[in-house]
Amino acid sequence: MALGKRERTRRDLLDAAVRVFAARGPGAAPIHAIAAEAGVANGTFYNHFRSRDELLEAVASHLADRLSSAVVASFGQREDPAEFVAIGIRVFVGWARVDPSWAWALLRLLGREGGVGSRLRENVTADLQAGIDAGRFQVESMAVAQDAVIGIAAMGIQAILDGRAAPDHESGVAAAALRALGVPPADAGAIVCRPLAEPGSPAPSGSTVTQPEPGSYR
Amino acid sequence: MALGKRERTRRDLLDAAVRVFAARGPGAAPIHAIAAEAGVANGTFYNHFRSRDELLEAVASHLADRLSSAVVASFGQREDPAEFVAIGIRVFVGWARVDPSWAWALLRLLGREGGVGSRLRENVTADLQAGIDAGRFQVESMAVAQDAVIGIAAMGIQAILDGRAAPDHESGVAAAALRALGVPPADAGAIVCRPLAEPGSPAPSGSTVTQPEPGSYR
Amino acid sequence: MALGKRERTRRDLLDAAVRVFAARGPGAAPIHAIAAEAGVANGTFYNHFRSRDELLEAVASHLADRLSSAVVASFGQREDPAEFVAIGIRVFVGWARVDPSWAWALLRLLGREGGVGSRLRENVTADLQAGIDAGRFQVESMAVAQDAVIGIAAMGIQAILDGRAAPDHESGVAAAALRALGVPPADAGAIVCRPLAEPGSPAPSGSTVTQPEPGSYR
Amino acid sequence: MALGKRERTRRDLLDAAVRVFAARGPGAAPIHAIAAEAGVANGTFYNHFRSRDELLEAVASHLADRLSSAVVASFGQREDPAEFVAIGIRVFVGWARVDPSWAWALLRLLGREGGVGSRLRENVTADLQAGIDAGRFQVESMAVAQDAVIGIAAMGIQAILDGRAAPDHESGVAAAALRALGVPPADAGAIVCRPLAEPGSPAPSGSTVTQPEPGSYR
DNA sequence: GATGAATGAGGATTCATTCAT
DNA sequence: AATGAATGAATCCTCATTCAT
Repeated sequence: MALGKRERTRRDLLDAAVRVFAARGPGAAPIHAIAAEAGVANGTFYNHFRSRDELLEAVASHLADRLSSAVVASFGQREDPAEFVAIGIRVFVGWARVDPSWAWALLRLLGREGGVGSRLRENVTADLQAGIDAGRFQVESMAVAQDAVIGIAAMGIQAILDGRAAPDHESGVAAAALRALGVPPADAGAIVCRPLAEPGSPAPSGSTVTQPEPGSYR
Repeated sequence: MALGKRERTRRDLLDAAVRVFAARGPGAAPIHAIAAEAGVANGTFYNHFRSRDELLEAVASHLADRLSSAVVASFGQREDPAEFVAIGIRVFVGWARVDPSWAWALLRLLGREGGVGSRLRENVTADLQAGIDAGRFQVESMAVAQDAVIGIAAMGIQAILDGRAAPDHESGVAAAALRALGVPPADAGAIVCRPLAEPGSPAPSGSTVTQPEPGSYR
Repeated sequence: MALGKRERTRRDLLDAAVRVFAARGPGAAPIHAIAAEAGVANGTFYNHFRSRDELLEAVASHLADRLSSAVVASFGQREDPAEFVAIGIRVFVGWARVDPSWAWALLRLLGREGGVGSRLRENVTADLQAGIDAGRFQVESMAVAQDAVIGIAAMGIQAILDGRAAPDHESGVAAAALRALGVPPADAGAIVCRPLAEPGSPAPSGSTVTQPEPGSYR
Repeated sequence: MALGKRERTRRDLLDAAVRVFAARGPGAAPIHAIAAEAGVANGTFYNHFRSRDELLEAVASHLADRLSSAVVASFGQREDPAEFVAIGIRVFVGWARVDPSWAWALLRLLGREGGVGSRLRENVTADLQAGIDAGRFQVESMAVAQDAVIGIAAMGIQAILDGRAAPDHESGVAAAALRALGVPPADAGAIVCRPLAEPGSPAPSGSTVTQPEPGSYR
């Protein structure tokens, strides 16, 4: 599947943006740094994105898409909504080990207005609703359920990136989320131990970006 | 407790910074905007803070201090660690209604390197440890417990700020956090219904800052 | 008279340039806008013009040529130099109604260093000299005569483009120019009332270019 | 009359802008060139003008004001509207010799949308109307009268700047304008010979700006 | 201390031009 | 000839910081 030159460059820029966002945060990622990381000239960026903001959106979409397909790929044939949610969280959080750049970028984008937060919420809502309808989840409201799942998962990723996490952190985090949804602790513990389907290889992107010096601007 | 003029100006600047951070994010808060919001001249800022970064740190401390004292003030005389945690979350999250500026600023700062995140984790650790030791909490690890409590609380605040939250959202969120910690759902539901001690009035800061236009830079 | 494909594309680019100059001024007419208006790709431009400056010159020539031939076509068989000048001005100024794009482009180019101004001066000089030699014009100097004719005509076009002009503005303007040249007011009034020969249709160029926003750069 | 530092710098920038506009045209005057000509840093410009466009407007006003007061200062005690107009033109056009920078800037600004053109028209209208009412001027319309006066004057300035003008060019031009307005040639000739009142010294601004190389940017 | 003008490095964006296809 | 992606210099503008008053 050879990409056209144009598509290829766009993809390079997107990947570079993810790496730079991860290393320095989206607020401190000058266009020229992204272009350099992608190995193209400054102006080339603007052949592909109308502005900085358009890039942010594109990265968010890109991120969400990759994540969704990875999660979906791991689903296999299951029936229990709790299992769906558990798998989603495990894959989602575990990815932080496989590709820290993407995880950093995701977290950094999560704090912003734009779409990542709401896309995540959308993606998770159907499964939560199914679980509530089936009586599997007992929560005060959909909003509380969303907050629990997304909040725990996000902090779980953070913990892995910070190096505070045990090797099976994603399982613990998934279990905590299930408990928060009202699944009995014993069930939760059992569910998060089942093996995952093998996902496709997620093409980790090697970064050449250096971490910012502590006192750096913004 | 009359502050000296110097202290007073410093305080004005901190308050102003919180309002501007809340409105536009710390990345898009120029010094001159903060000085203007505080009603002082541009250069005055540098009589009180050595640099922009020093201000960020000071704001983070300020934020964490106010939050801690508010939470502590609400504790009263309780014994159950679960109740401590529940109260902390309810006060913490509920504050987003009382003073959205502070809440926004807190969330915005939470996504950054600096200390807010770790200070928060420090503050909850003792209570969590007590609960674990007492057998009240059943969690895979301290890291998981921290992630659950802080992640759920942060998203709960976000939900309130986004207007997605029901009037008793903080209770639901607190209950979810307790369940995540392994507290039986029935207990969790009961604990989060107990009344809070009356906290001192937290001096809501009236903002004159306008929200940034949607597509604005950063 | 079928043009070769090459000539045809060049002509398309010239026409497009006139339209874009008219809409936005030559200073704010990027090559890519001209190419787009002409319906060709960016790089095609450079198969026909060595540089942006070469285009400016070509447009100026093009403009002056079309104008001259239109004016000449309206002369018919006259003898009085005053009549020549009057016809020239009337056709010249009246053209602003028929094809405002060309008129705008002309005025915009008139303010620049390049050749349009001097070509215009050359074109009128012969007629003015004939009138002076014949004693029909009484002016202080050739320079004054040129200034009067070209200055009045240019402002007359501007007035039409601005919508400040009455339907017979070109006649009034021509009469004023004749008076400035020393032709008695009664003669001037009579001369500018004589009918013009029918000029060939000047191929009005329909523009798809949008006017620039008021505060736009340049 | 010591100006405050702020006013002083603003004035410096305005003067510098006039010189740079004169030398290279307003379209080819980068902010940094203006700042450098004014002897201040790049950013200082923006302490005084919000944008490039704001500067253009300010220069136009500045120009129009200086011109108006110079013209008014030369009026002395006259009664004939024709004399008013003649004096105005002579001073206006003659100024191109005294201060070519300002004249260039004026012409360059005249071709643009903004206010100089209309301000000029406004300034001249009252005198023209008086002349028409008094039966001194016989013109087809006010628009024609305005076009004649302003068009001839502008081209007269151009001629002086181009070095095409005789030493008494402004008188010839003024006479032509009067004739265009319907004043008998003999009267016109007489009127433009009367001496002017002595205007205040117009502070010629010495330029250090070099003329642009022929093929220079835009 | 407070002030606010000045500074200048830094970052976004545009656009004429080149060149491989 | 045409295409359109890539280039990078040029330009506008912002903003943290300094400093004379």
